[in-house]
Amino acid sequence: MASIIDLIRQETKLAPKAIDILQDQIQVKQYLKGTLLHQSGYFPAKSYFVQQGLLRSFVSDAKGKEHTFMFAPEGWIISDLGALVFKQPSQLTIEVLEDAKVELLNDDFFKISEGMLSTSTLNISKLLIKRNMVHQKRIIMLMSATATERYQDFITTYPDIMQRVPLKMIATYLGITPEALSKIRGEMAKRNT
Amino acid sequence: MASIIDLIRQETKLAPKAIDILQDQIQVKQYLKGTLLHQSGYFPAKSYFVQQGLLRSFVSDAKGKEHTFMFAPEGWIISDLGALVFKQPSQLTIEVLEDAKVELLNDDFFKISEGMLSTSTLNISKLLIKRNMVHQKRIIMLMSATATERYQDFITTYPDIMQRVPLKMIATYLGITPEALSKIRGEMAKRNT
DNA sequence: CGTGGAGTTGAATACGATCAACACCGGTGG
DNA sequence: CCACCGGTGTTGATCGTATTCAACTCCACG
Repeated sequence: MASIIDLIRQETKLAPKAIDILQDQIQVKQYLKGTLLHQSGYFPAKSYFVQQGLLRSFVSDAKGKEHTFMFAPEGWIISDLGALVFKQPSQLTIEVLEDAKVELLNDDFFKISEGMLSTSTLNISKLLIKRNMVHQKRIIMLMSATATERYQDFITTYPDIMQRVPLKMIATYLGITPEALSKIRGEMAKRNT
Repeated sequence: MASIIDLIRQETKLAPKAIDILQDQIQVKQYLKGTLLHQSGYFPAKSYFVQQGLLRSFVSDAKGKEHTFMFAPEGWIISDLGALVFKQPSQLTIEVLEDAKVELLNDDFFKISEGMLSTSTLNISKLLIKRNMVHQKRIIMLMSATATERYQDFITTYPDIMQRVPLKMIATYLGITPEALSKIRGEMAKRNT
């Protein structure tokens, strides 16, 4: 999964020529840890497909606390897609957590790929629907599960990310404070002694 | 917005003939309040476009508590789309809250409409992206806002639904208990005296 | 009339937030 | 090489918010 082109190739049966056209839309850039690719409040210009490294998107609330919306390791697309497509200022800020190589996808990329994929039974919608499923699960978890349960689910669902991001960021993804997560971990360690 | 066809017509420039083909895929049915159109754990067969009435989708947790995932008044589509498209048992149960007239859309409907809409710059993806935006906001609210703030947001965002569903269901949408919502309302009433 | 669901209210409890202190590195510079 | 530092994570005490459980009112509906 070195490029989003691979993702599209894998899900569809595009002619090589069509693929070339998409290929031309893609711009690859490298960023250092700590870089903000996009800031909340501005109109987003791109989506980002992660070739290497790790990114996250987050919001800052009125009290200055950050809440992680998603993590994006290799092979993931990260953006405020709604804001991009509907020309709105985005809520999300996108930050590089590990030095990264990303493909920049502009609005046109999606329009073009949608047109092309018409002959295929699979297309960009499937990616959107998958993301929908993730959101659905997350909403349900936030409403119905305790912090401990959400943490346990995170561990099993994203074991790789566990290894790569500081716990305090995972806490902001789970919707709790770093201190609360620490105590949950303490409790869990006790139980398994 | 009497039919999903209107929605498609509004967002696209399909030929009348193409529209007829879609039209044929649609089946209209009426259901009484209390009917379960789909039950959690089963493979969903349809999505539902609401012509009249009001539906909701929800999950039941281990303790038997219900958590409302979404409300769907006139003009909305409700389903566990991910489960439908990816042939998985769904998490959601879909319930009729007000006697309803709905259009049944099967999996093929989406495939066909995707193919057709290729010539248009707008298509089913936009609907998905809009839904994505709603989810994004909801996740952020659940993580960062207090129950009171979420309730106030609900009132302003969905004033119509406020009038139509019992408070206890709104509570399960907000991720709190009916008692907690009642107390929040009590507090708010006091403040505005 | 009753009966049951919806909504409110209160008391006790549980869970996570907040605030503060401290241990534990992994640099960086003297 | 070591002292110092900032960031990360842990732990404890206290506070606040929502849950739980229970009682009670108010209607709509039989």
